[in-house]
Amino acid sequence: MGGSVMENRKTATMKDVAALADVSIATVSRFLNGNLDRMSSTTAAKIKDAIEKLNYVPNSAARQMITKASKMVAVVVANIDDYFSTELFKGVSSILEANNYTGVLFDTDSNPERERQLIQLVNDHTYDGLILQPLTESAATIEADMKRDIPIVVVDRELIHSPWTQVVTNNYEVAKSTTSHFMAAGYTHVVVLTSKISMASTREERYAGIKAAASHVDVLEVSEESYNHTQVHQKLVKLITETTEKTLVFALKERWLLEFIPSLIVQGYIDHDQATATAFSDTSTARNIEPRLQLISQDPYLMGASAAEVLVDQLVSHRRPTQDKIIIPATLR
Amino acid sequence: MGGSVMENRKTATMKDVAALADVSIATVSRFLNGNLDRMSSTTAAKIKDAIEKLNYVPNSAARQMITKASKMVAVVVANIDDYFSTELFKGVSSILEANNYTGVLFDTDSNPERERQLIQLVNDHTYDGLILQPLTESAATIEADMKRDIPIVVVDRELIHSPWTQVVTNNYEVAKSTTSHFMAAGYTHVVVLTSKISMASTREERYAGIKAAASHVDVLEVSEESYNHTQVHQKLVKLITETTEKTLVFALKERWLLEFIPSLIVQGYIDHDQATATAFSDTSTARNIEPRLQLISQDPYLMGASAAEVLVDQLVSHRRPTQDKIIIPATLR
DNA sequence: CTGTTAGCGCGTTCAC
DNA sequence: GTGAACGCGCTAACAG
Repeated sequence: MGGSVMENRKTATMKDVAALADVSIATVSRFLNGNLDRMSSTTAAKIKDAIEKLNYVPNSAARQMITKASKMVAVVVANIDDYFSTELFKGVSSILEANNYTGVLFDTDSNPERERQLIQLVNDHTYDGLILQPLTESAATIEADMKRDIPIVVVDRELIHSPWTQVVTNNYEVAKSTTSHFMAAGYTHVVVLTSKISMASTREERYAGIKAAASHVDVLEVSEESYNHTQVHQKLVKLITETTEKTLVFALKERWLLEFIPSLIVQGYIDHDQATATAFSDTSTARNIEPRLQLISQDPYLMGASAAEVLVDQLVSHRRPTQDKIIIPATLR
Repeated sequence: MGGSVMENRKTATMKDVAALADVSIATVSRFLNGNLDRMSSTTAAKIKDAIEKLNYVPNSAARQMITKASKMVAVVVANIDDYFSTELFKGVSSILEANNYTGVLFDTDSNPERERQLIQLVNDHTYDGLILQPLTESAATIEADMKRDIPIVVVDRELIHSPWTQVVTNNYEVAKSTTSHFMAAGYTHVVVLTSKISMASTREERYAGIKAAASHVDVLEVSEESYNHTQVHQKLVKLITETTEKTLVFALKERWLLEFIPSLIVQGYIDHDQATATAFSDTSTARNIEPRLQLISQDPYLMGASAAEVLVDQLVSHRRPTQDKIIIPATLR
């Protein structure tokens, strides 16, 4: 029983199928491509039989060479450990599936060098399109590596001079309005908790939004890879307690909220009176931990789905990229 | 400026490069494959020039058709939203990269039907190998769809009658020893917090391990997709308080710990005296939230790396799959 | 050191 | 309804 699969030494080709079914290779091809109407049902049955008997599986490389299409779309994200990236991919996939494409996920791991490699890889293989959550800020770098001319949609982070459609969050506006909201509640001192701001356009925008609304802003930058938890914790405590103003700790990314805020809550520093916290947050984890927190929710799934819709449209219509910017708003709730 | 990439109407082929460089197509092929030693540096330079001028990019489909290899390995995981799956992928990638392969990530989204589709997709395309975190329990189902004969390594969940190498955690043992550990501390009542146990072999093993050590076990099954947070919360409270025994809440998956334990801590139900909690936990998030928790840490990265090593070994040696079972132990700490 | 040639497996005109 | 034959872009002998 087990292992019957392995019986065929060489993988069968269309020729083998044709021979066994006693038809021509062209007929087999027609069968495979669903042109059943131009075929007697007898031959169709014979072919079907032969395919099963031989365990025949079409060679996609050969097909791609002819059709110049793979029905696969590369999705290159910044970090698959981020819920944002994975949820984005799920959104992408849902639309892609519905249109008979398959999403293939690649992870740049927040490494610009790796991003280059992956873009080259995508360039070198027959992917029909690319959805990219970029690390780079400049479209030029990407254009230099993507010599092949396939449709591209950029998500989440904005690119300078992008010739492609972009799908982004209203980072600046929502950061600003959120800050205003807390200002109105008396939180005049804002501590921004973030990875290196200059590393991503989203962070820059969020920071700019906060600064536009707040009067007193401190920044605490935490290294993505390595940080001293205790040290960051102490700095936060200091920033909260050394002023008489009411303090809002504003995490630019959910991860930092999850890492540092719970202990501050347990220890009573975040009491929702003298100090409170908010964050850009993609999952419901933070809310479950402390339901009283008001957080900014993005919609990565919708962003992915939107990006995929744009891409699919270009794929089927062969239209040139529109340089639209699609904004999926985030909301405080 | 922008768009210089788009200037070439049809993508150039090797023939074009050969013509422009005034050499034969074979020489270009040699150049591309790094056989520079068998070539005058003059011609090499000419070819290099031509390639750049023409923006030539080799057609991987054509190459795959000849070499029957893509240097790509498909990694099919159960759920990219789980840190376990993504970290596994990172471990896989690290080894793959080092051996000049690229990992390509696919997400079954915990959907068996989708798993089938993806396995067929992998089967239909030229992936050199497959690393699978399976949903299915039986190897036969997979064998039926994977007609092509490429090396496969199974990770995390065990398969019945697997003809492939498996890389797994010592779920039973560590669940048992952990339970014993807490029993010794007086926690004689164990509440198991889990998704449907029968859905995954890992969960079954963990549950069996707990039962083997505990005297009084209650099970609280939570639906992956939809659950009433308040209701689960209340059930937990009831289970903890309705007995005089000391209670250990044992989450079979980090997510459930994150979802329900923090509020129990805040409300004082989990006081590390009358009641405490533990979990299989892959990230450090839970530890940061409550450092006093003792949790079971798996090592998904190492599991991925191990799986990839086995796969690469089979890839380069063309050895048949060994039916080994590789165990990466988890530890309580 | 370099060119010629024969396929790889399949889709697609054409004919019949 | 069905088949023969060409070509997709490339690699791998084999010549020279």
